Amino acid sequence: MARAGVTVERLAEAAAELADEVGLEKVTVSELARRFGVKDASLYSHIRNAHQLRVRVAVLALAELADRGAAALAGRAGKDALVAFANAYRGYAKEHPGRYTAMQVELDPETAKASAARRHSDMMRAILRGYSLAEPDQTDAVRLLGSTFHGFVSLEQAGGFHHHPRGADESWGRVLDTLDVALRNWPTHEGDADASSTP
Amino acid sequence: MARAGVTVERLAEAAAELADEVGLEKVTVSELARRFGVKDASLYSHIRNAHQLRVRVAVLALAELADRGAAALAGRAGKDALVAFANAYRGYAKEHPGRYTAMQVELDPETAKASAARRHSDMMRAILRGYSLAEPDQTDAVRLLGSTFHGFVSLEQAGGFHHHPRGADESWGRVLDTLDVALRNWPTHEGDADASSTP
DNA sequence: CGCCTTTCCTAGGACTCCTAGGAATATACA
DNA sequence: TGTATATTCCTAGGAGTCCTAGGAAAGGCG
Repeated sequence: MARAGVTVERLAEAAAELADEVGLEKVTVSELARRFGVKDASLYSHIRNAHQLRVRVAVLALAELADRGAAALAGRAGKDALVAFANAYRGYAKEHPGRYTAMQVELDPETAKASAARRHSDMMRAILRGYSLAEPDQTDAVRLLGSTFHGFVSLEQAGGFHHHPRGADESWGRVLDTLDVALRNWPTHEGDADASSTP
Repeated sequence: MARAGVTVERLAEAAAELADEVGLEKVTVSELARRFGVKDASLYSHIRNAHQLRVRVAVLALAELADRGAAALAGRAGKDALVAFANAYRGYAKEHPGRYTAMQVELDPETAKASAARRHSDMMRAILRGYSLAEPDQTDAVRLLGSTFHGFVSLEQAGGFHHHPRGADESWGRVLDTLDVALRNWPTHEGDADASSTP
């Protein structure tokens, strides 16, 4: 009998596909072994435990999404870049819900440093070049972008927008418009720094 | 031998405390039974299954957080209301990480309708009265607020802000400033509607 | 006091995670 | 080519969780 040809890479890839199909919490060592035609105990020469399996999915997803983000960003600047990147982010989450969920697991510091997490914040900083923000505002803006993207996608995935006629796509477009305006009118120092409104 | 006095309410409360202590994924029927001094099989006269246990924690948390939000909102308007509500939200998540995580599980439509989820969006709409937005902009703005709050808290909880000197509190304050400015300068119609920047 | 409902029990099956130790297969090197 | 070594995969089994079935004790009610 030939060997099944299990490698860590193929394992992570299969786990990611499984996660997209049935949800991350159903990504189990046993089920994965079943898909490779192998006994579950055999997988423990490749992975430490079930948790590490999910971590590998997270790392895989971070890298994939970073690639998509980079492709979306290429040749764009300003609001164009912002929208393209945001759509890449949301599109990936729609296409790969399990991988996206996996991205939310907390990585230990070493794994986090070896992951593509840094590329993500670097790309957001690249977007912000179109808005000329100095530190520490740049860091704050990166966190605003990350929070808004992740928050929207997360709520959408949890079905939070289903119970209302207004479509999620329209809201998403409006949120991006608003982010663009907010970044251009970034509050300069303490409190308010703008005109209009509040009679 | 007297009975243990298990009720659905005490069960949900204990599950919520357990979730805050050890994380939602470790909230198990067996562990809960152990804490009540009862065999695990005994709990199935009170709950349908393990998943429903987590759903009950979610419903409990939604109600608690709605109460806090309402208290924070009382007597405030405009940016004051925005900041107070946002801080209530973030504070609850910090205080009750397990409950907060539970809030993210997807509820079936009936449960969702019976939950305090509606109160949450109502309160956000109340905040927006200080910014005079008509539909559908109001719905979009509610989604922006929800996304930003949840996204920030979620990333913070996942340790996403630890690897940078800039404190999360400062960024949070800045994010709220920015939201306030964004709501006051809400982009009126198609695309841009503002001055400044983009040379 | 006897009846009925609810709560809790024992028993057990199915599944997952993971370890230990051994067998089979591929690879490297003489 | 043949043999040593490393890796992959196996069987066996323990521990833990989820959940069902059916029965026994505890409390409430006529």
